[in-house]
Amino acid sequence: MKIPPVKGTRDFYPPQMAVRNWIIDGWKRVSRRNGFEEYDGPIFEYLKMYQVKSGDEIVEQLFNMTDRGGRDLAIRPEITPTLARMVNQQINSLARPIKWFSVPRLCRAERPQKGRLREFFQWNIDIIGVDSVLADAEVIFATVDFLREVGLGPSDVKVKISSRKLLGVFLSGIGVGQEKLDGIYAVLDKKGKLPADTFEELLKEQVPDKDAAGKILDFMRVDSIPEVEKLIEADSNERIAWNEVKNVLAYLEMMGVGEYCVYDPSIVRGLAYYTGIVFEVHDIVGELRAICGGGRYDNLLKDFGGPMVSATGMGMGDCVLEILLREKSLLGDSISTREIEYFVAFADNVFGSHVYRLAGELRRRGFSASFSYKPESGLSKQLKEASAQNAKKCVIIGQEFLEGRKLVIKDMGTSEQEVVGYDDFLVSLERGG
RNA sequence: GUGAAAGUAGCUCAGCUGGUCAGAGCACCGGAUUGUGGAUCCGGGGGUCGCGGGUUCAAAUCCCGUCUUUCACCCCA
Repeated sequence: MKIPPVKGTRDFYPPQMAVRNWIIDGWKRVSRRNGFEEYDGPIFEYLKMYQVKSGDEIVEQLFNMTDRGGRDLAIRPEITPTLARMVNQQINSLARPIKWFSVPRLCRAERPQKGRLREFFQWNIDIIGVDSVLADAEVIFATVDFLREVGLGPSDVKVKISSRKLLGVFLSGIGVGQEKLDGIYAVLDKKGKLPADTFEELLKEQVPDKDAAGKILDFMRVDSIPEVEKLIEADSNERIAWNEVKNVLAYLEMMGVGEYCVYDPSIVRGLAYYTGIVFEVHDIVGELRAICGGGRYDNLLKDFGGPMVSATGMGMGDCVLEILLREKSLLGDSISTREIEYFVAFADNVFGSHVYRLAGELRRRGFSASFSYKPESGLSKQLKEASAQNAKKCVIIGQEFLEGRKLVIKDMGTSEQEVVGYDDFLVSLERGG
């Protein structure tokens, strides 16, 4: 019986695994150099954990199960609730700021489509316990730090920054009731994703008042900083929220990634829990869904039964990122799946025992080494195997060994070879080369 | 969850108005090559044509169902 892979999952054969590791290694390296510590949690949690923040529709997109004790569990679709739970549990003993990162494997029972599978990896970074927008800037910087490192420049991707707080006080200011905010956020979030007239109709459903709807459209349209400046009154709540946006942009400019970043009022983010700065990274062409998104969520720890501690963070999935990297030819096919430093070959199989002995010596010293499993192979075949295994050098044991205990070291890149004494070779290894 | 398109060898695909239609290239394995790899040439293995049912004398080919993939919608943590 042939059993196919499950819908929306991926098999990682060595070449794909190399790509996955390349991406994840980059995420981890950048996290660490930005001062984040790694954490992880269980891959399943109580189902309830994911019902706190969101409604039952979310639960439909969860893989859930009941264990033999009758507990309702779910495979994690995101790691932020786990983070909140873990931080809450030790909130009094954790040194602030808490800067944590994780690369969890997540599952969502959605219908797969471009850039979206049912099992994926997501880089998460969060800073907890810092009210200042410096933390938001740090999160965005680390995000850009990674994108820059993998070769995505300001002409490839844009960080679009906005503020849920600014939008909130603006909407309140024009008379929108608090209870309508979430509905409006959901519509505004679609601004860039829908044709202009469709969007305006949706907006009218939420905001029947033509005057107010017009003001909202104006607000969403103005993305030039001097223009926004003119619209915002001094000493208002709007001014406070707007200054946060300006400060984030200023910090990012100082940190040297200003080129990547713009204010974009159309960034809203779908979910209700954002409370301040929000941002998304998009490809310039705009063909793909968001590469990543994040923002400030000051109420989350409290919502999960903890104290009121501010937090800001970012999540980046591997699927869209990989598509973009491929489109930009930044992945290459050259990510190697195997690193062999020395392939040990014999010119005549009477030297076989020396081959195995030397390979063992090499490995004991921490070098990667391999050899042919076919004692009847000629040297030609063995060199072919060495090439296939991507070996950097070949050590050939032949007549020279019999005559003067010497080895032939062949560089597989340049084809140059030299004859060295067996013991000298081992000594040179100790020196690291 | 809704809609559309597609599924033939490990991969990319040809064949598809039913009747040598089970094929090509690449990949893989072996040989040419008993002390020198990547190239070239030659040879080989590998597919119940996604699966199930139907129509027919005859189905990879037509019809239905199903699964999977892709794309769009819903949703986006």
